[in-house]
Amino acid sequence: MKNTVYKNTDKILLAVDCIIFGFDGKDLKALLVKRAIEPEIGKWSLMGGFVKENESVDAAATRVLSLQTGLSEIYMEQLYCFGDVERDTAGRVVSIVYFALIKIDDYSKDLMKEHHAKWFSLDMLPTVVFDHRKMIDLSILRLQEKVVSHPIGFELLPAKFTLQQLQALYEAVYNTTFDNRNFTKKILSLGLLVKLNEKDKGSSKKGSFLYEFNHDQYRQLNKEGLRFL
Amino acid sequence: MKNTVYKNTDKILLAVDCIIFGFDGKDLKALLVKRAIEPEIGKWSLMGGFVKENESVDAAATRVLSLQTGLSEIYMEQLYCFGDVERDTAGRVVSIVYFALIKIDDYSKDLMKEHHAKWFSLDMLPTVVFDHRKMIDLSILRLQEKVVSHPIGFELLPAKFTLQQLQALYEAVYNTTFDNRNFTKKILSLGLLVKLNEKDKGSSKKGSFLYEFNHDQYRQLNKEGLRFL
DNA sequence: ACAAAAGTGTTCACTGTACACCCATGT
DNA sequence: ACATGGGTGTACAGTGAACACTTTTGT
Repeated sequence: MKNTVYKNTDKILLAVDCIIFGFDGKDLKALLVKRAIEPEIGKWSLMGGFVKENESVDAAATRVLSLQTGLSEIYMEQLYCFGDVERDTAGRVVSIVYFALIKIDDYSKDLMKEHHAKWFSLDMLPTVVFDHRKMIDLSILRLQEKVVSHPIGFELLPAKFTLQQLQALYEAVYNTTFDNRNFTKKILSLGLLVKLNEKDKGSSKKGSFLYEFNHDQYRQLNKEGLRFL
Repeated sequence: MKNTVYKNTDKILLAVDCIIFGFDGKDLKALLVKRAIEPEIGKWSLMGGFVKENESVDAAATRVLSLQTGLSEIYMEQLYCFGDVERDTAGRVVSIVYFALIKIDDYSKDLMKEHHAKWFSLDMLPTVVFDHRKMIDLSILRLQEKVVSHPIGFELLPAKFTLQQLQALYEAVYNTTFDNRNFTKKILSLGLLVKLNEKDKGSSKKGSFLYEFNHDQYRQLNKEGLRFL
């Protein structure tokens, strides 16, 4: 263990909490778990864990996410540090909140049972422990800002998707509706989508064309930002 | 001291570092101090301090800021948590970075000497300790994003200011130039400015009118966001 | 009278938005 | 044949961007 020269300073418990968003084709959802430790055991909660002495905060978030979801390579971003003295009723714990986006089908039913996890629509969230509600509210705001300026919405969709699915996602994020002609025009003009020679026949007799991303353009727009809306 | 039920978990030193921006009428500047403790004592650094067990992280940032500047009621915002294991060469310290905006004339020369502080133009920053350079770079980005969507630029100007000063500030933030007719038109259309019956004769024979904010409109736009640029 | 900065309008291109009908297919 | 969702084009208004001359006043 590395020694420190800083004396007479307080050490504090540091946690990470992760909010995971998914999209089921209709609603935006957040993945919550039943808290496994006291206090407030059994109540709905974001998934979290403590940061270890020899572990970066980012690594702690990655660890918690992969432990709970079984997934690596998750899109993840630091959201905010919640540092009120009384935020955790059982002790002084400062929490760094991360938000993550996953394709909802990637999350296995087995893990769901194992961790007592459940997807909740954002407008039907249960009561959650501590200040987790504030964390969720902030992350929804951040998701909206982010979607305007970066094509991260795609992190939530399967590799092949229809324009209808994409539009439904944007409508769910903004909780509004868009004119489908304008939406199509706008999104295609970004040069981000590649039209495939395949149709998804799941939702209509005619079937609708599937698209995938132009990954180069995706990275480009993610780096330099875009303006949708 | 509140007891904790969390056992076998590592406690970590938590610091806050503050980056303070100011504007001298021409350049955007950051306030740096000579680090007062080992290691790296005497090197340029953001001003910082440790979070105490019974103090919220926000309160720690406020404490550091008022201690160093003598000012209360500073515009301040949490920026990011830097949590790499090796970021501080002398021990494991996780740092929460805040950025603050002050009117450069509010910062007294006396405190400047007392803390060995100095304003640096953003394009002439000295080498700073640890990962403080990353903190500064990130905060500049955040400042730019913020200025587009909120009228925070005004935090940096004196109570009465000319359109020329305001434009110079925006030009400094974006490191570009604007057409003065378009700038004036846009900024006046926001209903944010109140034209005074006073002129500032400091910079020309003709003198230019002073403005102040419409504080109600200011609060309104700060809450709901705006789009400049 | 002249130098130096302040102040002010118009035109044009583009982008966002509103709006409705035909197409393809399975039953 | 018909019902269902998929796919497409045009017209208008509002906004952003380019552009130059007149005004004021101290010296």
